[in-house]
Amino acid sequence: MPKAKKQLRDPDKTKLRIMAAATAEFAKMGLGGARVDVIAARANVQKRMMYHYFGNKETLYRLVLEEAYAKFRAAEAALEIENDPPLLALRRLMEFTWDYYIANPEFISLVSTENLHKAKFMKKSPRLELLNKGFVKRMEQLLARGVNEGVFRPGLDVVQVLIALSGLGYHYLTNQYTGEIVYGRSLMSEEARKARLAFNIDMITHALCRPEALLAIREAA
Amino acid sequence: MPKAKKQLRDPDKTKLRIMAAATAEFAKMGLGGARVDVIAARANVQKRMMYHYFGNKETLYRLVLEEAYAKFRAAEAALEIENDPPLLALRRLMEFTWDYYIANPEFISLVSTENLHKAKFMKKSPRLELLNKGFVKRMEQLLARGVNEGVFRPGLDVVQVLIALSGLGYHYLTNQYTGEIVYGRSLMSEEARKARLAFNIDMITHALCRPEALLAIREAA
DNA sequence: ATCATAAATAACTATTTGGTTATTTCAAGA
DNA sequence: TCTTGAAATAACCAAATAGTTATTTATGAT
Repeated sequence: MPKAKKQLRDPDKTKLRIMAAATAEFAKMGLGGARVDVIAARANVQKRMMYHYFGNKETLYRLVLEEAYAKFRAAEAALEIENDPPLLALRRLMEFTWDYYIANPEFISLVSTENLHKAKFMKKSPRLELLNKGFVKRMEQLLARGVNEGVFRPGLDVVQVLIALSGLGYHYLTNQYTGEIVYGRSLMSEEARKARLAFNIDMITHALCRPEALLAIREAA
Repeated sequence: MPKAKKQLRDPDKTKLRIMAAATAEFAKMGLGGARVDVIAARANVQKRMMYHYFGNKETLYRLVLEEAYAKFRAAEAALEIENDPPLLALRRLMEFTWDYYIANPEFISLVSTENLHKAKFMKKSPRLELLNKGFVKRMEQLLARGVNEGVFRPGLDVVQVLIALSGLGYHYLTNQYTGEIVYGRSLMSEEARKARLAFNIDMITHALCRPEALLAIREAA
C-alpha cells in the first residue's frame, strides 16, 4: 500500500495541493490577476514545483478549468434524470445545478473568467469539447418526453432552454455582489436562496409547460 | 467658443480619450490583467497624464465602471415604458436591454469583472448606489398594472423578475464563448441573436402571464 | 546496499509594471 | 504682454512577477 504513510515526497498530493491553491486563486483574481507566488504559498510548495509539474501559469489555468468543468459534468451525469417523469426531471436538474453552483462558487467564477478571455483556453482543450455531447442529448430526450405526455409545449429549442436553465441561477450568483447594491437587499441569505430556487423552478415550469397543463397543475394543488 | 478649434491642449478630450481606452482595456483584460501602459498607448497619451487626472489605476477603473453604469441606466430611463400597456412595456424593456448589451459589450464585461471583485469598487461609489432606486420602482408599477388588468400573475417578486429579465440576456452574452463550444453551434449570428431575443421574450411572457391570458393570446394569434 | 530518477529546495534573473521626479510648453486671466 | 498655473513630455525607479539555474535529497527498482 504505497499511499498509506505520510511521505516526505508525494507527487500526487503536491500536484493536488497546487491545483487546489490555483483553483482558489484563479477563481478569486482571474487569470491576469492571479499570482504564481500566491498559488505556491497557498499550496505550501516551492514555486519551482508548479513549473515542474505544469510548465507555466497558463497551462495550470487550463488544467484548473478542465478539472472544474469535468467535475461538474460528472456530478450532473450521476443525477440520472432520464427515467424521471418530465416535470420531476426538470425540477431535479434545476435543483442540482443551483446547489452545485452554490457549493462550488469557484466553478462559475472560472467559467466567467474563461469567457472574459473568449474561451481561448477551452478551445485548446479537446477534453473539454467532448464533455457536453451526452448532456445535450439527455435534455433533448427529456423535452421530447414532456411533449409526448402533453406537459411541455412543442417546438422548444433545447439549447435555448438549457442556456435559460443554467443562466437563471448562474447570473443571479455571479452578479450577487452588484445585485445586492442595485436591489438593496440581501440575495444570499438562507431565505433569499430558497426563494430564488423556487422562483427559477416556477419560471422554467411556466415557460416550458402548455397553459392547459399549468391550469391542471394549479387545480391539483 | 472655446471648444471649436483643435487645441494642442485639451484636458477634457484627453480625459475622455483615457476613459475610452481604459474602458476597452478593463473590459478586455479585467482589473488585474489591464495594463496602465496599454491604456496610455491606446489613448495616445503619456502615462503620466493618467496619474495626473485619475490618481491611480483603481480610481480610473472605478470611474470607468461608474460611467458605463450611468450611461446604461440613463438609456433605460429614456425608454419611458410607464405609459405602455404592460405586455408591450415588458417587450420593449427586454428588447432594449438585449440591444444595449449587444451594442455595448464592454458594459456586461465590466459588470462581470466588478462582481469578480465582489463589488468592492461599486461599494465605494455613492453615485452608483443612487442610480437604481427609480428603476425598481418603475418595474414595480409595471407589474402592478399587469396584475390589475388580469394579464400578469399576482404575487410576483419584482426583484426576482428583474434579475431574470436581465439575466436571460446577460448570461447568454457573457457565456457566449464557452457556450459555442459546449453547444457546438454559433450563438451570435444574426439569426441566432434574433432567435434568442424571441425566446427570452416568449419565456418571460409565459412566466409572468396568467395561463388564462396565455390562452387568450394564443387564440388572438 | 546502491544507484538512477524524480521530488524538492534555494537563490537568482530578466522583464514588466504601477507609480514618480524633474522639466518643458502652452493658454488664459490680469 | 507678461505671468502663472495647469497640461504635456521624457526619463526614471523600486517593487513585483513569471520563469530559471543549480543543487540537494528522498524513493523505489535492481
